[in-house]
Amino acid sequence: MEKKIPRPVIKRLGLYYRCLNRLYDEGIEYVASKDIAERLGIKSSQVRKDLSYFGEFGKRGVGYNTYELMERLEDIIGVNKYWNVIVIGAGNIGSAIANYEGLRKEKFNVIGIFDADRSKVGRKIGRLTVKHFSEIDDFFKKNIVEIAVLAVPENAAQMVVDKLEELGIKGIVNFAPVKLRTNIPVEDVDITLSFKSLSFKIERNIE
Amino acid sequence: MEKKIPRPVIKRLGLYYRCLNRLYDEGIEYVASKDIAERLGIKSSQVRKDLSYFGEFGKRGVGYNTYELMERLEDIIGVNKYWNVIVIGAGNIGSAIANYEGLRKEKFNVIGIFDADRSKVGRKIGRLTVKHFSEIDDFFKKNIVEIAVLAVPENAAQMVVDKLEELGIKGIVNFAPVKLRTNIPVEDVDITLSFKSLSFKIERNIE
DNA sequence: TAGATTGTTAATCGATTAACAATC
DNA sequence: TAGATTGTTAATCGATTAACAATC
Repeated sequence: MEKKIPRPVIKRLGLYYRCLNRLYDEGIEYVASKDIAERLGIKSSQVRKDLSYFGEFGKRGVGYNTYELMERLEDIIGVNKYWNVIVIGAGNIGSAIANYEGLRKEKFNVIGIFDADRSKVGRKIGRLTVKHFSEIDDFFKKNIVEIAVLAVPENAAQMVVDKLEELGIKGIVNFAPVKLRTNIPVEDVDITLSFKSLSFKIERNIE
Repeated sequence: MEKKIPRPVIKRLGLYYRCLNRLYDEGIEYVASKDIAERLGIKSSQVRKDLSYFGEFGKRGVGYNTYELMERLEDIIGVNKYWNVIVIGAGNIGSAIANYEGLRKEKFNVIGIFDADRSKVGRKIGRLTVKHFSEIDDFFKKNIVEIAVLAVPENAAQMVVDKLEELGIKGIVNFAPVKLRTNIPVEDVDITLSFKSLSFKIERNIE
């Protein structure tokens, strides 16, 4: 195993990738760490340090070849492949995610959406039809599913995770406000927490 | 100005608050930092340290009074008040946020939703009707608006922010994948970034 | 070559954790 | 009192940044 990548670096890789995409679209052939940093509001030495965890991609005196670095980042992050995603929970958040073009653009394909509420089953969400959660075993037999989005009520979350783990899911994006007990990678997204952080900042006059 | 509160502490305050709510619902009168920490998957000394930035809320040998600490956290975070929120952008994400009960429960009231696309104007989103963005000046005259949710396309984001700042907004929750140039507090939420972090973890077998 | 920018080291800064005296 | 748990200090750990030799 190579040396450990710090968490914040992982978070920034996606930012770099997006930035490189932009630069490429703008027709910029070579870019310096200073320019990337400026666009992202960070330090150039941080950009260079972060990239150095994965190799030497730049030319001294010149900078980074936009296209090349973009491709390297694709390999590193794993966005050079398509990911099959299912959404569990066809409420507000689940539906929005299933419909979200931004995800598709980044090669995360939502191929199924499930709910435990029979009254939601059969409903159309974009090109998808809501299936009952009990159909999930069957779905896994017929499809390759790598990532699951958890958009179910808090009290159902752990049970769903146990099931997904058993079915061999590779990772979970969790919108339920609970700490999940599982061994597979989880990314927690908590929207109300963002609002609370914001209200805290407003009250304290931060930034 | 009192001593600076580290960012990670701010993030955790919301977690503590939610945890205290649960404990209170469960009828637990006193709770030790150890118990809170366990539920959140962190260290008890971190809980105590974090709280110590704001005062001394516990009794040695006993722990924290659940209800009392909950109330203190309410004051600190600022969730003891109601916040008026508007949503800019009535696409997938904007609509989901406007409809989201989780926010209302936490006293963030969405009181308006706007879009620049005339074909969306008039559409019903929950109890709200989509207004055209040009009506926003008028809206600010008639309502107290504290927080704006930015759910517009990337290229429109900065222009909207400039307008909101001019109108005196106090904070922004930003779903657009851009670094906003502004002096008011911003919380960035980037859903595709969470997916990218996850795919990175999956590829690298992390966690 | 002269100028620019990398990759990396070392210094700094900041956050977490262990440990423990204070005290309920 | 004996046991438990706080609040806080000091040690550790980890991340950011400045600085600079290497080199395009």
